[in-house]
Order: sequence, then structure tokens, then C-alpha cells
Amino acid sequence: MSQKAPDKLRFAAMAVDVVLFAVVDGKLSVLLGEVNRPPYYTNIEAFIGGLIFANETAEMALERHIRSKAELKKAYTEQLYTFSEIERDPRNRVISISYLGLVRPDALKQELCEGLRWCEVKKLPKLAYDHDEMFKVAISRLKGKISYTNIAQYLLPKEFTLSELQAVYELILGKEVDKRNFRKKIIALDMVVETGEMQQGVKNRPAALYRFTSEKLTELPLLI
Amino acid sequence: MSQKAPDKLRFAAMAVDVVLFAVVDGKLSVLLGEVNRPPYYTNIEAFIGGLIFANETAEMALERHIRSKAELKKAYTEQLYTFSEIERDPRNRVISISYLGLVRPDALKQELCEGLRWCEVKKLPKLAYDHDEMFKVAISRLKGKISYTNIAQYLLPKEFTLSELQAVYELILGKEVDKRNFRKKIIALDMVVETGEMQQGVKNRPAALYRFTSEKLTELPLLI
DNA sequence: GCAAAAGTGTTAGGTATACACCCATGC
DNA sequence: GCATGGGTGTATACCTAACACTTTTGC
Repeated sequence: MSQKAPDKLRFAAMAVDVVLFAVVDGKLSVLLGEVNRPPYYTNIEAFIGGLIFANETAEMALERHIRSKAELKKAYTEQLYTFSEIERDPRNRVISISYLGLVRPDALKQELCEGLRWCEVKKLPKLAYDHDEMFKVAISRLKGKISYTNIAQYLLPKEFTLSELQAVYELILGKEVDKRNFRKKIIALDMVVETGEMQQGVKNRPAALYRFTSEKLTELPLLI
Repeated sequence: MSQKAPDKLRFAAMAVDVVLFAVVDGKLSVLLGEVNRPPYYTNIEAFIGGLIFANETAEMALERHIRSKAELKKAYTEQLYTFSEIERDPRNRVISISYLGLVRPDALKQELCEGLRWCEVKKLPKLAYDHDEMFKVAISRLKGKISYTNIAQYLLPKEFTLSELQAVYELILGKEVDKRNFRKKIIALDMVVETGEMQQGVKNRPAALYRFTSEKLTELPLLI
């Protein structure tokens, strides 16, 4: 079993922070929590996260914090970047390993804990610590990966219509795409496949339901 | 000034490790250092790196370790991934922030410190700690980025021939590319520009010298 | 003049883009 | 029957990939 290194080499606490994205009311949103740490940070928000304990890896701490703060069990997460600026938290030296997380709409039904809210990314306020920069890294990673992977699935229910899938692409890329060309490409790449089921209880022509052919993150030749 | 967090939250020492790539004798190589930490690691190598000190960011520690071990001042570096497995170093709990580094051939002239060597990527031995996995992350990042950025410049001298540039692409992608098509694309994208100078003292037709149009890492529409 | 690497265009096939109308359902 | 979103095909421009010979230099 590992021992502690000498005290003077253990100068920092370790934390994880996660930029959790979800589509809420048709808008790309991130989960924010209130921060109240006078005198440095009051009346300000930040991404959720918290310290890593001695018996945990970063991933274990990440899962613990996501579950405890938001009761979101099965979010997709991937590591983003580690922030180590000396004064990034003026109270203590804290090094933070940040993560990108994606939450499916099914998981949004649960109540959020006090002090948490989904905030549309277009209306993000100034955030505490270095979380403004963290957001930039996260949104840039998400924009990049949606174009050459099937990562969009983690923002959708397991079964979805092609219009819903297209809407996710348009939200993240921030531009409209042509419906016919989008469908041709998505299907030609075998990224999704029809389930055979149809939408129920809509007041217009019901759409065919699709699912992703792979539940794992997969790289594709090229996308959009 | 930041204070130390409570002792029980400071369970880990922080380290940086860097997978330094260079083209040595026409082969894609990485810099390895001997590891001798009985009883766990003897007669084994690993990437270079070392601890972060209390007054340093990860980037400062990275620069210090690169300079002291290899006297390579101006390597290009970017953060890769942070490894936090509890037993990754069986002696102490150490969390390591890994970096990808690229070294230009000009910088290779300097003597390496005792115990260091450039090892061809195709002949990599089994490495200490989790550095086998670290290598996979690094080579995968490098392969990805060479296709849509001008990152190849950091493995070349400031002035180079198009054949040398092509060789870097072939080494990293692990496949041959067509000379005419390669030149057309590179030039059409304005990635490089002729210096007006020619190669000197070669025993065949001298090639035109080129330089990159941007010294910064730049994303390009698409490449190869 | 010979060896060695530099340099240069064309064609065919495939991919990306732009674009407009009919269809199925609920009310 | 009307409002709503679902679903489909074609023509063009562009880009990609395949391919071989001439040129310049040192020896």
C-alpha cells in the first residue's frame, strides 16, 4: 500500500470539477452550483466538484461528487484538463482535475439539490475560481468531438428521432444544418439505426425512432 | 498567499511526466530515462519527469525538469492527461500530470544527461509505472493533431524542405503519402511558404526551403 | 553520364452542398 | 381541412486519389 510522501511535497489538496452539459428546454445548458466562500467568493457560481479523498482516484471522487450533488448516476464523463495555478483558489493551494460530462434528458427528472441550477450556456454568468477558462476548454472539446465521434448520444435518450439528433448538433455547433444532407451522412456512416418503433402521441406525423449502433464513444471518418 | 489545506487532504505528491518526441536518425523516437527504485522498479525505463514543488505550477515544474534532465530549452509542450491511480507508484501516492513534448532537431545536438536515451518508438521496451499507457495517450494525441494542425513544425528546424516535412507526416501517421498530392494540399492551405533559399551542399538537386506561416499551433480546415 | 532526390499536371471517381415538395397525424 | 413536423432525390461543384516523367546537382 502506498505511503504518504514527505510533508513538504504534499502542499496541495486535489479536487475534481465537472462541466456537466445537458439539453434543458431545448437549450444547451451547464450545471452550476452556488459558491459562498467569503471573503473571496460570494454571490457567485461555479461548476460542481470537490476534493479527492486519500483512498480515491480522481474518477472515484468525480463519481461521488456527481452522485451526491445531483443524483445523476450514469453521466458520460471524460477528463479535460488539470488546473494548477498557485492562486487559483486563494484560500488553499488546490489542484483541480476537470472533466467534461454529458447528461441524458432521462436523468434530468430527478430533483436537483439546493443551490444548483441548469444555466443556458448563452447566459453564463462570470464564474468563481478559473471556471470561466474551464468552460472554454469544455465547450471547445465538445464542439470538436461532436464532429468526428458519436458523443452526441450522451445528450439524448437511448431512442430518439433524427430531428432530435439534428437539434443536438445544431445546438452544439451553433449553426443550422441541412436536414436531407444530415440524414444522408448520419445513416451512410452507420452511426444510427432504426429501431422499427415510431414516436407516440405527437400531434403531427410520427417520426421513426433510431438508436446509436455503438453505445461506446466511437471515432468516425468525418461528420459535419 | 495560499495556505496548505489540512493534512489529511494532502495525501498525494504531485508530479509531471513528459513524453518527449523527436526525429532521431530518421526515426520517430521518445526520450527515456533509467528508473532504479528497488524493490519495485529496477532495470527499467520511464519517461522523464519529477515532482512539483510547492511554489510551482505544473508547467513550471515541467520546464524545470526538462531543462535539468536534457537541457532542452524550447520544446513545445501541451498537457495530455492526469494519472491518479492509487497504486501507480507503489512507494508513495503520486498523482502525475503528463505532457506531450516535441523537440526540434536543432536542440538534439546537446549532450544528454547520464541515463537518458532516445528510443525509437517501434522498439519501445516495457516501461515503469503506468508509462505504457501514457505513451498510448501521447502517440494517439500526436497522430490526431498532425492531421488538422501545424504541429509538425515542432519536430522540424525552422527552415526545411517539403520532403522533410512529408517524412515527418509519414513517420507519425505510419504510412506513405503521395508527394504531389501532399505538396498541393500543404501549399493550398497556406501552411508553409517558401523562404527563397535553397538547400546547400547536397549531392543531388537542391530543394527549396520552406518555413511555417504561423509559429503558433494553428488548426487547419483539414489535412491528410 | 550516372546516381539521387526535386519538382511538376491531369483525370476520374467520390463527396459535399444546395435546394422544394409531398406525407402522416391530431385537432 | 389545416397546422405541424416528417420524410425524401437530384444536379453541380468541389475535393481526393491515383499515377510517371523531367530536372538539377555532385561526383
